[in-house]
Amino acid sequence: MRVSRYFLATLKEAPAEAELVSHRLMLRACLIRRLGSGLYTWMPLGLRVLRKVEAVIREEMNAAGALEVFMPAVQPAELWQETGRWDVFGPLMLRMKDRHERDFCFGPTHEEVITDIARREIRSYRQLPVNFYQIQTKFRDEIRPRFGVMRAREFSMKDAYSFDAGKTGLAASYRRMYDAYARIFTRLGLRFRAVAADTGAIGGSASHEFQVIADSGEDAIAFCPTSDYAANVELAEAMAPPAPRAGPARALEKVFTPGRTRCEDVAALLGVPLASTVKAIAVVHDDALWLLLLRGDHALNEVKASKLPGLEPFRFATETEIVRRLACKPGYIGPVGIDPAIRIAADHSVAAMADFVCGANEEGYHLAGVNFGRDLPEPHFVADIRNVVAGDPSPDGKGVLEIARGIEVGHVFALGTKYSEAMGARFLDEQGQPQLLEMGCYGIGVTRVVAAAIEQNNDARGIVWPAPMAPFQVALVPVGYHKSAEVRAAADELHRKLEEAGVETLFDDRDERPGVMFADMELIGLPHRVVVSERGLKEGRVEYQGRRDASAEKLPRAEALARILARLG
RNA sequence: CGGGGUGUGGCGCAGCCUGGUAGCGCGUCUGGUUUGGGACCAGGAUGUCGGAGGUUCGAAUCCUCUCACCCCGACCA
Repeated sequence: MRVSRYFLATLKEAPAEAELVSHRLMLRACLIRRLGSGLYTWMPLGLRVLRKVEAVIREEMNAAGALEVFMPAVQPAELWQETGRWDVFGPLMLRMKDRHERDFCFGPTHEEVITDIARREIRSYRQLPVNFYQIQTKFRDEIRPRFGVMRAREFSMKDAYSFDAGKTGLAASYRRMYDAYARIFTRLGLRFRAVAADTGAIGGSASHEFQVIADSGEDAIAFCPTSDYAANVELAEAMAPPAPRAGPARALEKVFTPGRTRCEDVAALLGVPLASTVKAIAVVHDDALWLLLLRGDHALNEVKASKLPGLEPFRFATETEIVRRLACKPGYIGPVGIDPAIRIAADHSVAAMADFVCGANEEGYHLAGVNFGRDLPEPHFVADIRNVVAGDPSPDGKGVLEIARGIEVGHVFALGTKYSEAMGARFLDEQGQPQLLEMGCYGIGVTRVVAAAIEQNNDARGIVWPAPMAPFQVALVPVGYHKSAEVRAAADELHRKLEEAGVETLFDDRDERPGVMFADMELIGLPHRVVVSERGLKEGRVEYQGRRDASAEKLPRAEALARILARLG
């Protein structure tokens, strides 16, 4: 492909809207252009990358025995009402009406549609197992779209749905997809980790996320370097302290802590470790106020807290509610001497503390030397309600946890019969008896994979594509193409040979200075660059340089093609 | 939705406080000089200053409303 006939509209400066490296580079390299919040056009160069990712996904899905289908993006409300998700999805779902005033949505996912297919088409166990997948545009009206295509509202997703005759079959289908995902992300050249995950709104029993490791990732993942334990921090279990609580050693004391509303400030003022302070988080369920107690150096895990008996769903109390129930402003609230009707749930780590510091329920004061059983009753609930932190023991008992950031590019769920039951999707087993289909669902954020790959593979000059994703494999850059007949002839010939050999080549035939061409080819991240110049031709050579290489290598002109092909592998 | 911020040629920005009829860099077009790391010179084109209303002799600038976008928190591939 000649650049003169392509569309390269690279930018020296990234639009101010973009903050994340991948977003900036995608805009600068003209991979995408924004239409509206969370809506992006894939430009020619970007689309080539997207198609590369899709191709790898298709190959591996097909190899795993999945069958490609293509479902409508627009779906009737009736299906969603059957599973109850018409209400569950809330404003995340883009709804619309047709000319007959019938309700539809732009599909945020396709469990309902595929389950409808399954209940109509699957009659017998002889048709099982079966796995249908598609690569489709989804729309989710995200609360806050951001980071370009990383969290867009409209995005491309590969979604697959497996149907099995029983739990054993489901486990096998799940495993097959898990393995296929590992192969897909490995082939794409990504550094990733599969982690145990919460099942969230999709529902089901088992679930793993595939996280691309990147500091800019929105997810925190906990993993144990000395074992294979890995889980989303949302799910990772914080082990209860092994040692029993010590007895009280200090007297209860009220201390003056003006303006110190954060545990860090209180600990600093009193000269005590942050881990000896306790914070109380006021939450509300059905108008009932709860206090959740956490160590000062720990953070609340809302997923875990919502599993406390009788607390789901909960929301954070407003300042007004806090003042009304505790007669004190936030920042100084605590569990001592409060209305016994207020439920108290303590994290395991708090329940094991003695002589701790907490709010006094009086503005400007905290209490020190606080002890359960003496100064306040034992908490109503003791549970794991905090996020694990680096250094916590691994739940598998084989080491200590570390925390890393990740970008979720894939998610596999063992759904079980949640949808087949809601929608009556049954098959006849060997005895001719109707049984519910066992389902699994498996997603890959195709557009997000592109952004994640850039996030992980870039340098000061631009994108550094893993070869399987690169829009072109070779950048052919002639120096002096428009004034040297020799350069022109040699470059044209090499271009022709590369294309004949099936190598995707971007041939920079523009009348630009070399610096401009080098900069553009590096920005768009092509893995291999070949330079043809008068200088080189005099020595009978052309130059080769890999995108990650520090310097160029001279290849004898006669061997150039073969040597380049060897580089491509 | 709550909190913070920004809207001025394609991109990045200045001008706004203290009203006087729009400017800089990059890009782009034309001509010339250059040609191994985002060249130089000369000339040109591109703006209803996000929109609506108001104040004023006069509004990018002041006031009101509104829209869009970005960043920080709850959602998820």
